Amino acid sequence: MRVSREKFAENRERILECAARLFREKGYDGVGVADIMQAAGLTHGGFYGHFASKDDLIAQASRRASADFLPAMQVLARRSPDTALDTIISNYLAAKHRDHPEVGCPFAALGSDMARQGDAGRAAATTSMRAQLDLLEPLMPDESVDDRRSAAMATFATLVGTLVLARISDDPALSDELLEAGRAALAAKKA
Amino acid sequence: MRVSREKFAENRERILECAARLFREKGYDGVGVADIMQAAGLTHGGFYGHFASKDDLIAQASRRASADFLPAMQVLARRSPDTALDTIISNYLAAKHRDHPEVGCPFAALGSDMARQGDAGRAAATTSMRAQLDLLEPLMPDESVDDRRSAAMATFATLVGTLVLARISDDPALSDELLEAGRAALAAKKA
DNA sequence: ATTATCTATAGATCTATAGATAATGC
DNA sequence: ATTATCTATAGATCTATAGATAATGC
Repeated sequence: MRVSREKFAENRERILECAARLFREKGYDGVGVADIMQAAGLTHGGFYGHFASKDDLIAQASRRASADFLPAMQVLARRSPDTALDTIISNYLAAKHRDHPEVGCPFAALGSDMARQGDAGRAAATTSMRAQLDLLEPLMPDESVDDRRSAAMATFATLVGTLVLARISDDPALSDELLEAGRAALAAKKA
Repeated sequence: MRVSREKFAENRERILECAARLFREKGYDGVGVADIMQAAGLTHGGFYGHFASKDDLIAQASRRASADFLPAMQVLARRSPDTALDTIISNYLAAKHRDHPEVGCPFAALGSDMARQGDAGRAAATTSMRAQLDLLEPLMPDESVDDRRSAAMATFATLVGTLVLARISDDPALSDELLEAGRAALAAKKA
């Protein structure tokens, strides 16, 4: 059965949202096209009317995951300009974020997989990374723009690396320790 | 044809080494049992005489990858006790390491994949992570053991996160900038 | 006689496509 | 008439196993 043009656009959005969520939860190779379409309430044959291939979806879902995650960071940054950086750090390095990769930072959830993607996927990820760094840069305490940019990169790397390690640990105590160590290191740098 | 008991042990070692290398290069799902056996010069049917399953191999290859990578770090740490930490940082955050994940740090190459592994894989990865942190802890400049442990965790997280981001970037200039920012942040912390 | 490896294949899964179906929109 | 979705399937790939083969080691 055919649906209206409006419904078609809605379906496409739902496929993207399900993909962005499932990829972060199970990895690019851990989810099939059929799984994503089923999550979106469609049959898998219809997928190719919306996307050229799974790789095409991966690139677009990367953008979508960042488009969902970045605004959450931005809201935190704007709510309280003075303590914006601290708020972002404590929310990023929180047990809640660690335990819900499916709605969290795509770089922590898929970082090492992104590095192995093809051209389209890498390009989409790089654009998202730049957007994330642009968000952090003005929050850095350093005086020169160059120093702030460098500090934003190191800060983001520490956030991503800490969350990845905290998710690997099967010992909850070590995992909590890692989050705490990340928060302490990033707070100390400011002072 | 059958081989001697000695040759059997040699073959097992070679399978592990090929797996540890290929997994870091292409990810756990990017390499099949047949690919690994072919790289080891064997047919894929013989695999199950050496390992119970691919998951079993993944756990053991994780250990092997760390067992190959850790000594390299240890050599650097011992060669020059005074500048051990700086040497490790500059070698870890080097273009050479970024461009050769197949022989590099398993956490940077497979971090987000490890977080999605089953019990055996997570346990093996956690043990390796503890070994890595134990190596870094005594090199930290802090006075108390607790502070050094916390600093070692944050340092390792920054190393891993920086290398992951540097490998994602399809812009070589941004990738180099990320490595430089990581080195600068970790050097500054010591001072 | 034992056993490490090889050949061949079962069974499952996954991407992608072809053709049918049925609702939209001119 | 057009087109979004569905049904069905081709073709490829992957894990795991069964049985054959051939060299080891008692």
